[in-house]
Amino acid sequence: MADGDTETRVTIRTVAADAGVSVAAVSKVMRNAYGVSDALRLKVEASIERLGYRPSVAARGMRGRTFTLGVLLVGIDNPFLPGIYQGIESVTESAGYKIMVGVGAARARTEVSLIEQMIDNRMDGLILVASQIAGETLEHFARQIPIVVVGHHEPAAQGYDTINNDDQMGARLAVQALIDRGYQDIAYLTQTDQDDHLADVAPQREIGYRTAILAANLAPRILALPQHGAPRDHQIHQMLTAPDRPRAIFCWSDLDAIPLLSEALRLGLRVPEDLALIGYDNSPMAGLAMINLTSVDQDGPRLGKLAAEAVFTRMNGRRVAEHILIEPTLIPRGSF
Amino acid sequence: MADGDTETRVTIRTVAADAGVSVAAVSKVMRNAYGVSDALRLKVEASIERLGYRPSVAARGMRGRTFTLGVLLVGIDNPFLPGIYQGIESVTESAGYKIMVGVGAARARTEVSLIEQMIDNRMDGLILVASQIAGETLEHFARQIPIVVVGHHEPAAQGYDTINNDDQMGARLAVQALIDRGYQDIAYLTQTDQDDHLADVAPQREIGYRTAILAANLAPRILALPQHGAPRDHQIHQMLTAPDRPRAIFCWSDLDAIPLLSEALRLGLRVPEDLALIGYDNSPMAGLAMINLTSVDQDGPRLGKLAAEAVFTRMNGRRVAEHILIEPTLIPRGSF
DNA sequence: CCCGTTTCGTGCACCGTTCTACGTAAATCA
DNA sequence: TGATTTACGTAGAACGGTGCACGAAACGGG
Repeated sequence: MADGDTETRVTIRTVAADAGVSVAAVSKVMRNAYGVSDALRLKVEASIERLGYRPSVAARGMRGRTFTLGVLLVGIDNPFLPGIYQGIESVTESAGYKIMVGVGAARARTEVSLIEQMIDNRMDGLILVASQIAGETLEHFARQIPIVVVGHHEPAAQGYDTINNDDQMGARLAVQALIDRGYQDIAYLTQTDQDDHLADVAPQREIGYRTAILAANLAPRILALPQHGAPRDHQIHQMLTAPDRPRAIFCWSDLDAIPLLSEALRLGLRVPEDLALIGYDNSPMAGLAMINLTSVDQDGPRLGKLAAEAVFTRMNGRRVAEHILIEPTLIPRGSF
Repeated sequence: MADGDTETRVTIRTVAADAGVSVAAVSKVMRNAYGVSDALRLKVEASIERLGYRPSVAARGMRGRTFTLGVLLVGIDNPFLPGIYQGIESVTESAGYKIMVGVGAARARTEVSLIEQMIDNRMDGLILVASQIAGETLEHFARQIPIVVVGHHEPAAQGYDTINNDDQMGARLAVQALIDRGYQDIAYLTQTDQDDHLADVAPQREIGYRTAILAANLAPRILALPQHGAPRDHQIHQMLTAPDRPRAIFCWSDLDAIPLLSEALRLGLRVPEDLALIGYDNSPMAGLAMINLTSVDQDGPRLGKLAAEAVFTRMNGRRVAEHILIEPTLIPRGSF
């Protein structure tokens, strides 16, 4: 135990003593609650300033609000998260709310434990980004804390809100663009599911893909990749060297499209002459000259902003669920 | 699970009542403190299991430990963070500690407020990654909470620890590799400073660059880029189209090397025939076939692991500062 | 001038833990 | 057997806030 720090913390009592008022009065000023005269407020604020007082979030959490939002991200390496985060931040900052981030490793168990941690830390609300947690588990947690989910489709959920881009539409945009350019042999590359519910974005995009392909009287064709590790690289290699390699691939995410592109170039394939490629998320990398990947943009900042706004209205008493779908756009580049 | 939906939270009292013991007894079991018989422990653990009890971190924080570590990251978009984070996580997980992440926008003011937030939330310790906060400010906070800093050189600091790769050495490795291949006109690309102290990694790498250049009787040449925005792209363009464009550039980070590479290719420059490039951080992207960027690797996971270990020993009473420097390695690829 | 309203400030009972100090029963020793 | 140690369990005071219930002024209308 590290002690020996004589720097004792400034508490609400210190402030009260310094200002010559009661503890309750200081608390009122902090929360700008009703029944505080200007004179009192001034006195207290002066003391707060002088002593550099900051309320303990932990103590606050025991009775009132913590003024902190929990944000759960799938990981830190995902290029579409920064946009969403920034969108959330833009809202919370002006509302005087703080953010605590939890990083789930895209494993449902880790994510559940992170949600519990957020609840235990008395966050006022929660935003889950691309969580893989099942709908009913979420309903369970939603009874304990306001929850908004981004990147997970659960349009019938009662207890929490969902904010998404229209993944089916995004997929149709991509596939249609390929069809318009004359491609016929178009495959969809998805991720091999761990817990995969229909609610995840990849299956949703698959639906959009199928719709567009079938509407054009073409044959759907589904490929899949595991998330990490050596088998993944191996499968990419095999996919590209197979005799029946598709002429065009729509990838569920840039996360897979870019390694695919990399391996294609390594194999001497020309893109798009030998292989056309479209990704999803329009990550910053996609725009680089040497990548130049056509991708579907889902406007992360807007998603984040909407999510933060939703969690605030829910915290303020809204009980009926909100399910928002925004329109994605195709960003055409040289890969098709 | 026979767990019905209880509206009220399961507290330590609920468990105590259910197990027919005192509150203190339950607390002892939770913290596996001294003086608990097997019979008692079993009874309590059964109740905990049955009721699904989880202690409130907020309440815990009021007296004892929260078993939570705060990790402050510069941003989420930085490709060298995932490695460090993973290293930290590997240690905390086995120690039964949780992590809360704060995302500073590389602005010192935001970062200070995040540190305060972590203290207010009663984290048991803090790891700052690539923070831009001045040394004396850190000393101030270090008196309130154990702090370990990664990616910031402050070898004389008393109150907190620093864990770094040897940035000067990394730079020398890169520059020497360029010299060995016969390049003479080698520039260093750094970031335009906002608050820049010598403690930041970019100035450290500049020292290494200068050392190696001067040792080879060459002339140092320093270029700089702002962090974001349109002026940045413009400056990259100008840098590459200038008549006196250097023959080789050592970039302080892949973060700048990759956009530079992108623009170079867009301008029709051949790499490395017209322009040689070496970056820093060996981010995952650097290994892609179409980027293929030589880069200095600083072994993020190891840095993270060391940082977590340091914060634990400090939490357990160590008072004397530790300053660790690990050796970086050059990962040669096609860009030079 | 009296009495009902406001307005403002305070005392105090929480919130859910931890942890010290203490009581009691069982075990060990002389 | 009585004295002393050891092991186990409990009561209750913190911790740093919030917010309800209450009382004392100040106000204002009849």
